[in-house]
Amino acid sequence: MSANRREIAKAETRQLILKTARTMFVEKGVDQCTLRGIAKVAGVSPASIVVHFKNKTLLLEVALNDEITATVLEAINSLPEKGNLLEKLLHTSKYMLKFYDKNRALYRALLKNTLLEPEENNTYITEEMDNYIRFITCLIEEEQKKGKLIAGTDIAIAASSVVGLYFSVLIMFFRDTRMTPEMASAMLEQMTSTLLTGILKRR
Amino acid sequence: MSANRREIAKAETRQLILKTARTMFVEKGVDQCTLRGIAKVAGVSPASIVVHFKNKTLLLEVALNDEITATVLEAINSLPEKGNLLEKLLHTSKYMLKFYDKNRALYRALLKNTLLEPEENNTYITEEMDNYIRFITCLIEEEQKKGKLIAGTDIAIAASSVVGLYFSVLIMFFRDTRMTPEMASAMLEQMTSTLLTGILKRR
DNA sequence: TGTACATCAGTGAACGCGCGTTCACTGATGTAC
DNA sequence: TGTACATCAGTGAACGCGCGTTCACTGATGTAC
Repeated sequence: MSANRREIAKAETRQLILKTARTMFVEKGVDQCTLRGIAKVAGVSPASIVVHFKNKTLLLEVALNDEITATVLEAINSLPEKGNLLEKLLHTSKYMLKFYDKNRALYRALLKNTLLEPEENNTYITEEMDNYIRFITCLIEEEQKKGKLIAGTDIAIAASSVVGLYFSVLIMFFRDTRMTPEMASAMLEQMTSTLLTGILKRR
Repeated sequence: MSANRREIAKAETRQLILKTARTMFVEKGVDQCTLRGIAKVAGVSPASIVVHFKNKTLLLEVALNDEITATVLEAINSLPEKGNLLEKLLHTSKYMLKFYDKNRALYRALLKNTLLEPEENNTYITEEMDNYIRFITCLIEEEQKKGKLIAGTDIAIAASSVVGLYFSVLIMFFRDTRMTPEMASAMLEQMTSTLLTGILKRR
């Protein structure tokens, strides 16, 4: 009803801005893009971008978030049914490292601008981290049901640790240009493996 | 010889700027400080700050680095002789968390500005991380000499993992205002403990 | 030892740029009666 | 159904601010002869 012409047009403008921003961020790099430049290419007033997204960082976050979420889903859906816990835990991380490698500067900029943003502007990252922790928790729980874990293992802590290691490797990966996604994956695998040895029961 | 009057005066100016910057960053917060404002208070030309430190981020880094390094040393020197590996590993981390808690906004800003800085402007953080990893490596090696580690343990990987967990908790700590240093320490302790169980030999 | 010159830390003012904000506005869409 | 009014997405221009850069300069310190 009331969500007609006006709101449709509004949503279209929003999508137009997002699409343009995405393209420009990818092609020119975040620093080389200005709100006014994006507005010009999108054929929109600079003030309109501010109305829709408040500022450049939020525009960046919204513009990239969709693809990242989609890629995470892709990764999760391609999880191999068989394979041990370590392989499963690493599957998504490796997938994402390869994905980020396509445009490291871009995703490093995104992380730089959002990771330590003051106050509760953290919605997207927080959500993604929480989702990831939940996913890892499920994987570990399955293993527990098979009776493979040491008694008394705190699954929440274990999951946080796995994700923590992933994040620290991700940051190393972005900080060191010479580090390939393969190197990062290999390192993460060793670290996660070390962590696991403390979770799995021995016979 | 040639390092006389001129160079002494230069060093004095540098220290004057640093001292002023430190005070102002601590009192007003990084965002509320401008290079021109700092210059004015220090009784120095804004251009002079740029000559000495290139830009605001580098000034911030240099201004805070001394105290951080000193605090890390303090932490290391107060390491208890006795105590198990876990306690030793956590000692410095807990010490630093308490230290950062004195002015969370300030150190969050420092980390935000330096952690994912593009290219090799990373000198300070890189150095500190490397030092920390070396220190942790030593602690683990001692344990190995006592024959307490599982055979074949990769000490470098273990040390990186310990530091990685610390970093991920540090980031959580800075991201979530409600998280006290005690909560962060407790969480880190559980995570590190989980990691260790995979390192220590069982009887 | 003295003079003439070179070096260089620091000055201060100006510039260009991008961000975020404001404000009066336009014109299409929606609503009340 | 039609008219008169309200709403509101988007406009475009202007503003203030801080950053980093530039440039001609000053004046003290150092150096060569």
